[in-house]
Amino acid sequence: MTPLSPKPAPRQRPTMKDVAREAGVGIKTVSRVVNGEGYVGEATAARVRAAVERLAYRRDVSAGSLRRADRRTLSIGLLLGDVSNPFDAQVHRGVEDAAGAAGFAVLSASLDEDPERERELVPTMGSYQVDGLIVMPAGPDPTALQREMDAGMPVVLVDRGVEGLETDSVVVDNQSGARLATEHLISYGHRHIAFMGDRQFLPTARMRLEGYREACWAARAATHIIPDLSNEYLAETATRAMLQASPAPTAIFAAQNLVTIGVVRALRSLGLEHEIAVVGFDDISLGDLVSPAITVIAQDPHLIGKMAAERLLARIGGDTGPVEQIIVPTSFLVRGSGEIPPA
Amino acid sequence: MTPLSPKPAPRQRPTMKDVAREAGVGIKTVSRVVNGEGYVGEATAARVRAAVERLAYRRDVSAGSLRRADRRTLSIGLLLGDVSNPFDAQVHRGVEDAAGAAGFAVLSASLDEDPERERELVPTMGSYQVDGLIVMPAGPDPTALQREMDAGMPVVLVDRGVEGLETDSVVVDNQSGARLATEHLISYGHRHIAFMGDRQFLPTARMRLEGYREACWAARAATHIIPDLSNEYLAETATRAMLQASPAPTAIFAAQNLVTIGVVRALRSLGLEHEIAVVGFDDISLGDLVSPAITVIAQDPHLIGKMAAERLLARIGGDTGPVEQIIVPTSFLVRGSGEIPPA
DNA sequence: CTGAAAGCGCTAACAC
DNA sequence: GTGTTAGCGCTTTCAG
Repeated sequence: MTPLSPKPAPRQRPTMKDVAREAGVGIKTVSRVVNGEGYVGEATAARVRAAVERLAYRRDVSAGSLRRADRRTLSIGLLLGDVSNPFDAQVHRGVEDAAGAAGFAVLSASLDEDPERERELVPTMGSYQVDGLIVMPAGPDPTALQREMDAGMPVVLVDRGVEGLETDSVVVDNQSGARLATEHLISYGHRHIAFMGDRQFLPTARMRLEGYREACWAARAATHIIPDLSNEYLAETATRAMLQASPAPTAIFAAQNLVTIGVVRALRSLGLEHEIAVVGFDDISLGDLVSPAITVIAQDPHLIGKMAAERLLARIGGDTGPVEQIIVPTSFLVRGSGEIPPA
Repeated sequence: MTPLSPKPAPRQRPTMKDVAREAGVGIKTVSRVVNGEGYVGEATAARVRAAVERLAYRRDVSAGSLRRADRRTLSIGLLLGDVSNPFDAQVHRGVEDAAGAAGFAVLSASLDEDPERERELVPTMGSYQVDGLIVMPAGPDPTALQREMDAGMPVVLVDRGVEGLETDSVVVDNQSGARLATEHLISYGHRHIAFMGDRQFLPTARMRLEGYREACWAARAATHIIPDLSNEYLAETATRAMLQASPAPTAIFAAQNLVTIGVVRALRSLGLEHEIAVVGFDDISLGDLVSPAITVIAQDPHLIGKMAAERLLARIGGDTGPVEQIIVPTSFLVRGSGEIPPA
C-alpha cells in the first residue's frame, strides 16, 4: 500500500536570482530596482521590471530584514482585549489605517483580559520580529512588556496604562468622564445612583469608579457600588437583583459598554426603562434607537487606534523624545435615558 | 551643529549562537532543544534551557522558515471587508481562535469591498510569506488570488465565492435565507414587499435578491427593488423616499446588517415602526431591544471564521482532497418587527 | 552604473 | 548524543 505522505505543495515563488537570470543582470541590480535605491540605467531597469512582471516576482520582506541594517520587517503587533468587541474592532481599524498608509502590516491577537495570555503573546509577537507593539494591557504586570522594551522594541499602550512601565500611551480621561456622567444624573435630582462596572483590576474601571465617587461625595449622595461585572449576562442579573432590594436606586451609571447593554436588558425585562435613569460609558451600537435612547459618554476608538499607530511609527522611525501620554477627549451624547428624573 | 541622525535603537535580541555560547554547547544542540526535536541528554538540555531563560531568548520564526524544508512561517493572512464591521470582526475572532490553537499568527487587513485594494493586498500577504490566505473577496476578478494559488498558496474564501476560482469556501445559503424571510412576510398577508439591499456586484447581495424574487413570484406578489445601498445613511434616505411614494410597500426585506439599521432609523423618524413590517438579513447588536424588536435571518460569523481557518490549516497540513464548499446554516430569529400585518 | 562575495539567524545533511 | 558545514533570499560591503 502506498503511504499517503502529506507532502504540502512546495512553495515555488521566484527569487531575485530567478529574476536576475531572466533579465540577464546581476542579483544586486534587481535588488536596486525593486527597492528603488541607487542609480540604475533606464534600459536595464526596464528589463528588470519586465522580468519581475513576467515571473510575478514579489520580494520576501522577512528574508530581506534579516540582513538589513535596521532589521525592519515592516510589520507591527497589535494585542487587543478581543478583536470582536466593537470598541476594540474600531481601535483595530484605526491602527490598520495609519499603519497601512505607512506600508506596515498588522499582526493581531486577543488577550481576553487574561494576564497569562499577555505573558505568552507578547514574546510571541517578538519572535515574529514585529517592529513595534500596540497593546491594550490585560494585567498589571509590566515584566513581559518591559522585557521587549529592553530588547529595543517600541511599545505603545492603548486604553489603559501599566503602572511601572515608562512608555507612550493613548487613553481617555476616564475619571473626569465618569464624574461628568454622575454629575449629570445628580443635576436631574438623583441622590441614589448605582455604579455598575467592570472588573476592578482594570485601571479604566477603577478610574471610572473614582470619578463616580468624587461626584457623589461632592453632592453628599450615597454610593452604591456593584463592581466586577465582566459580561452582559452578569450585568443583567446584578441589575435585576439590585432593583428588587429597597431602597432601590433611582439612577444607574453603567461604566462599560457590555454592562450598559445588560442594564438596559434588565430594565426592559422589569418594565422600568422609563422609570430608572441610565448613563453609560462608551457608546453602544443602536443606542440611539432603543426607547428611551441611551445617554452615554462616548469615546472615539478609531482615533485612539490611529494616534497609537502614529506614535508607534514615529518611535520606529527613531523618535527618541520623552514618553508621551496622549489623552483623547470624550463626548457626552444626551439622548433621553439619562434625563429621567427620580420618581 | 550636530545633525540629529534618527538612529533607531539597534534591535539586539540574543541569537542561538549567544545561547550556545552561554550554555557551552553547539548551536545545533540549542536548535534541537528549542524545537524539541531529536534526542539531547537531559543534563545538556537543562543547561540550554537555563541559558534560554537567562538571556530571554526567543527563536526567530521567519529566519528559521527560510531554511526549513516546508518553509512554514506559522502565520496566515486574513483579508476582510472591514475589521471593524461587527460581522467581519466576529469572523476574525473565529479565525483567530482556530489559528491560535494551532500556533499560527494572523495578519489581517481590510479591503473595503475595493477590488483595487484586493489586487494590491493579496500579493502583499504573499510577500510576508504567510502559509495560507482567508479572503472575503472584494471583487469578481480571480486573477490575484489565482496567481497566489499557482504559487502554491492555499486559499479559503469566506462569505462569498469568486466565479472561476476553484478553491474551498465557507458561505451561508443566502438565497434560501432570503426566500424564507420573504415567505415569512407573505405568510402574514403582505403582497407589496420592498427589497433593500447592498451593492449588486456582491454575490451575496445578488443571491439574496434572487431568493426574494423567487418568493414573490411564487406568491404572485409585485417586486419593488432598491439595490446598491452601501451604507446606513443611503439606506435610511432611500427608505424615507420610498415610503413617501404611493402605493408604499407594507413590508421591507432589508438584505444586509447596515441596511437594516438604516431602515429602522427611517421608520422611526417617520413614526412608522409599528406599521411597516421588517425582516433583516444578519443579526444586529441590540436588535432585540429596539421596539419592535427586529426579526432577522441570523448568520453565525464566529463559526464561519472558525471553519474557514480549520479548512485552511488542513490544506496547509497537506490535505489535497477535492475542493469543498461548506455551507453554514442560518437561523431565523422571530422577534416582532416581521410579524406586523399589512395595514 | 554594475556585480561578486560575505553573512543575517536559522535548519538540513552529514559527520564524529 | 553532539558539532560542523552549507545555504535559504536577501542586503551589505567593496571591487570593478
